[in-house]
Amino acid sequence: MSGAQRARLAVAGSDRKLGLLQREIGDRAESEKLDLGHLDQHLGYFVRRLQVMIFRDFIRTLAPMTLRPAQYSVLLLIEANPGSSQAAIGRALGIERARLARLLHDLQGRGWIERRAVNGDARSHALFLRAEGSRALARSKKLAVRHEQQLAKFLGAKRWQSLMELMRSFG
Amino acid sequence: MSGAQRARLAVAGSDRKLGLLQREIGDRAESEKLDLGHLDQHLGYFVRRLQVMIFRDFIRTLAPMTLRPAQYSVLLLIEANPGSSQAAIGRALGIERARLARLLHDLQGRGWIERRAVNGDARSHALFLRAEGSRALARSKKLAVRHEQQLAKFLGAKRWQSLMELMRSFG
DNA sequence: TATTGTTATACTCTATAACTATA
DNA sequence: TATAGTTATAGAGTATAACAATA
Repeated sequence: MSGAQRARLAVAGSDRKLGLLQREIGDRAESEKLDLGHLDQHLGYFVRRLQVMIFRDFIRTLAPMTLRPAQYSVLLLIEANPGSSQAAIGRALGIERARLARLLHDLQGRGWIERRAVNGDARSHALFLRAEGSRALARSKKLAVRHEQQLAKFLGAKRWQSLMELMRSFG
Repeated sequence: MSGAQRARLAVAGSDRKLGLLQREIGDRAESEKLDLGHLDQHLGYFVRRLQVMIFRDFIRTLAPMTLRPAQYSVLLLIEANPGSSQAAIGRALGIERARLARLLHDLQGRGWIERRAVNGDARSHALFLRAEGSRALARSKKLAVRHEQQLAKFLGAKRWQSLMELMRSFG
């Protein structure tokens, strides 16, 4: 870790949430740092560490709603694409239909979504947010925005923006 | 997905491995694409999708060695830092000591690593590669290089390089 | 035959707690 | 008290397979 990064983290440490983010990245004494060896040639290593860090902060920030990343992403897609089938949602998010079935059962149990019969294909269920689900999602979005702000502050606004552009350019 | 990306993927599709990578990203008909909604404001979503894609290709490419990403990273760190303790390896990679204990037991069962007593602290085990482990790691590295080449080709060399620089600049 | 949704199983990874043996 | 390592358990996520109903 560079001196500049440590300085930024020291400032970030004054915020409780960012303090937690700091600990996640593994802020050990310089003397204890091990050589990554060939690992620093692998994008997957860095992407995985970043992903774990981001998800931990997301889960912690969204804890008041008891909502995990996959659940949140499904709610957002139902909101943006009301009436979609499970198969369409699962394909769009890369979630196995078997897992999505259980996930939706949980959200239905909360009264947040409903499944309606579809005209023309008795196999499909059309997914919709219920009023309670819309309210819960609105509250969740506020927390998700806070999470994203924490992340941008931690990564640095410039680095966050660069990563977003690169990721979006790929899809 | 842009037209340019589809064109590149069509070319990449001539390679068997890249063809698999292509399918992973969810290459559906344009008409079936759903709106991501607020999800495209979240870096975590893109990072997660990329990480899953990368790990799938890694696992598939390293299948001849039956080696998963976490196991490979541990072998690399032992190689680069012979004599390190489990605690040090775990902290460096962000692996819980409980999980690392089982992971190392597996690698020891293959005859790839050994644990030696440490002078001065009877609690610690010093970790080393055995000859068979070094040979296995050498073979694994060749496959890992192939994986990384496939990834760079799939992402585009420029995007791969930009991501690497951003990730390394953060640590 | 293929697709939609469901249930079930196995495995990996994460998060804890409890325990021992050392320091 | 704290640390190093181990064992155990619970939950999330992934990967399959099998099945019923429907196309």
